[in-house]
Amino acid sequence: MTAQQNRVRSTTIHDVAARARVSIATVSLALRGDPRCAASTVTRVKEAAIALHYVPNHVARSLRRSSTEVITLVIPDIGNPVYVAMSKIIQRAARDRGYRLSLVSSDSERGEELHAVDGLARRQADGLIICSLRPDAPLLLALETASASVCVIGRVPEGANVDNVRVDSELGVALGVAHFVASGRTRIGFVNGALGTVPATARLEGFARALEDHGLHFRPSLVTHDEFSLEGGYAGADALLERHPDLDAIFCANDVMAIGALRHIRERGLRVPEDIAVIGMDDIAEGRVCTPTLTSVSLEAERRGAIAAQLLFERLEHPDLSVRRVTVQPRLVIRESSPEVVA
Amino acid sequence: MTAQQNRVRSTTIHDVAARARVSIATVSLALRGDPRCAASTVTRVKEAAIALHYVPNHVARSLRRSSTEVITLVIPDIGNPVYVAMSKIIQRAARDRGYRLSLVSSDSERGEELHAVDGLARRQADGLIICSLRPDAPLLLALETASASVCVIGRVPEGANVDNVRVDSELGVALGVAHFVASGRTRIGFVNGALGTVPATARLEGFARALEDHGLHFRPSLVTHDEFSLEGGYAGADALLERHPDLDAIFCANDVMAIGALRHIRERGLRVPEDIAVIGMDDIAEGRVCTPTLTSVSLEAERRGAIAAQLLFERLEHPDLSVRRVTVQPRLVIRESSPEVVA
DNA sequence: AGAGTGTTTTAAAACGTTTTAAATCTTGAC
DNA sequence: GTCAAGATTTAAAACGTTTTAAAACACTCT
Repeated sequence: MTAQQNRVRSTTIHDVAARARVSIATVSLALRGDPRCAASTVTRVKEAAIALHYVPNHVARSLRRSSTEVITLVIPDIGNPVYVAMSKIIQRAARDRGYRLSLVSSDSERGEELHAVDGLARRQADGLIICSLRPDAPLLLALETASASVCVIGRVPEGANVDNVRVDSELGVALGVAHFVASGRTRIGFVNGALGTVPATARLEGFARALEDHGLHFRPSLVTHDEFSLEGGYAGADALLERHPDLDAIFCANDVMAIGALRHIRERGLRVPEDIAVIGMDDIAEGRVCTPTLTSVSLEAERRGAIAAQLLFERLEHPDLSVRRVTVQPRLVIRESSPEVVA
Repeated sequence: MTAQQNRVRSTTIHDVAARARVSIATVSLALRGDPRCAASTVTRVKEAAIALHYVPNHVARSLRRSSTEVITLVIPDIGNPVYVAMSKIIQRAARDRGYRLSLVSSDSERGEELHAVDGLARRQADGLIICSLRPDAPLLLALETASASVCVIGRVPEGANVDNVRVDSELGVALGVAHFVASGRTRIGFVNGALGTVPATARLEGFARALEDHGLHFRPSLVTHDEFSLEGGYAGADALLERHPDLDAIFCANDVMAIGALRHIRERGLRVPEDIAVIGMDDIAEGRVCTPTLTSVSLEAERRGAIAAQLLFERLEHPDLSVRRVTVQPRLVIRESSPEVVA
């Protein structure tokens, strides 16, 4: 059994040209169906190309055209279904426009994010969509001065010079809290994500304000911070219930954490929603099938992804567009873990 | 607020050369730390490069070197945690060797898989690792005649001319069935994955043989086929229990399906493991935290990924290696859904 | 001063395309 | 026959690197 045959110089446009007895320019035109090419030559060239198994070298084409037809998507965590859903939408949008998607899971490693941005300067991609939990100054600077089109999913500071699609997550938290209150829950805790991330900050802000708005007293002890993960949610619920065993509702900063929290609550021997109501954020598919099914604030991940793709491709075509900012509204999806109030 | 400044010709090695008053050859050598370059020139060149924000054009480099330092990984479904885990390992292996990983989720679309293989001919990647549920003749042919290094994760026909890492999944099923039998279960059903996929075929084979080996009678009605997904597992368990309400054990073709099955069983008002024991395959992280925790046959996804990466990089360095085939052994991980036998 | 020996630098040729502007070929009309 | 006008084809430049072989330089030793 012999090996795959590598190292053989692959057939180029020159080989095709020689076989079809035309110049390489003609081959190039013919293969791309340029109308100036005579029909007879087109078929002759195509036959030659097929006979020789010719495949255009995309690297050479990229160099010449200075466009790779690749866009990069950076997400925080490929283990979180919400980002997977977002990726799929964006991948489809890219493919529909003839672009390939290069997917990077940064796992919150700063280096990965910056490296992806550098990829633009290196001309490895024509554009970048990035969803970062910590878009801090260095990253933002890199994005603003990037040498190609960029779109950020998630909040960036006012005045930041990049296209941006965000969601009003304070409002999202408020929707959840309002629902708790409407169903008679007043002892509400918050299992938040990692301290220092932009989403966690916004959600905390929203939580505190929502409590006050309903005449409830906000105290820091009502909040725990941990990773945006199953384990983080589990640990957060644990810590929260240690401090406040009398809680009757827990809001979680995302669904993955909420599922972790559900699990912890059950292990404590408490029932959801009878003893404690739970609401998550993101409205991931898993929330529709876990037990109990999860009430959640949809942050419209798919829609944000689609919009980001739209913005990016618009800028790819018109690099001189002024900076755009789109805000999406969250939406409460009621399921078993915090059911509709029975009148 | 003005737009990002695209379209400006980016600075090239020529600009750096001009500023440092050397030739472009010297710049190239200096920046890559070639020892023939005088130390003084190196610093001069580097200063110039920094001053001009020079970043080498990776496309041009790839063209000249005819190597992109990218490898492609094709997985069947990015929504399945087992492939995410596999990807992460491979991504790390790639990065450690200075390669970038381009991840493609084929979602079992034939076109995506073939397109990824074509990417090799187009010189978009230096190598390919592919994990396919249906490696049929056209795909295999494409892989065998690919113009660059390839490694397949999952079974390929005997004599296939590609590097291959596989797992003995028949044995895996046998481990599960043996464990059921040892804990006194004899009415065993099988929630299998999509008919016609290679894994489903192998697992069915393993299931039938394992039953016979324990003197149990195999009947086709003991098996359901559905997508390798949560919903598939849910529907499969439903169909199975409709047909055989007296089952006391269900083997599932993967963990995601098993979690779907758990959910269905609970909704039926049956208890796991008291009424029905459940075993899955893959040993995904979720299985450690669902309720009850999931007994599972690990198919060593991470190890297979690591080995595949190893094989691929070896072939990248030595294209003339003969074809290699590695088989990994499965391993039973016992948890609550089918507990250890109490003696 | 010239030869010999390292050490640095560089000109030029790739790499495989696309694209532009010019060259060549057809036609039909005169 | 010649010309103009289209229709087709092509030579050559460009894209931004790396690499090779040769050139240039700086020494030390006769």
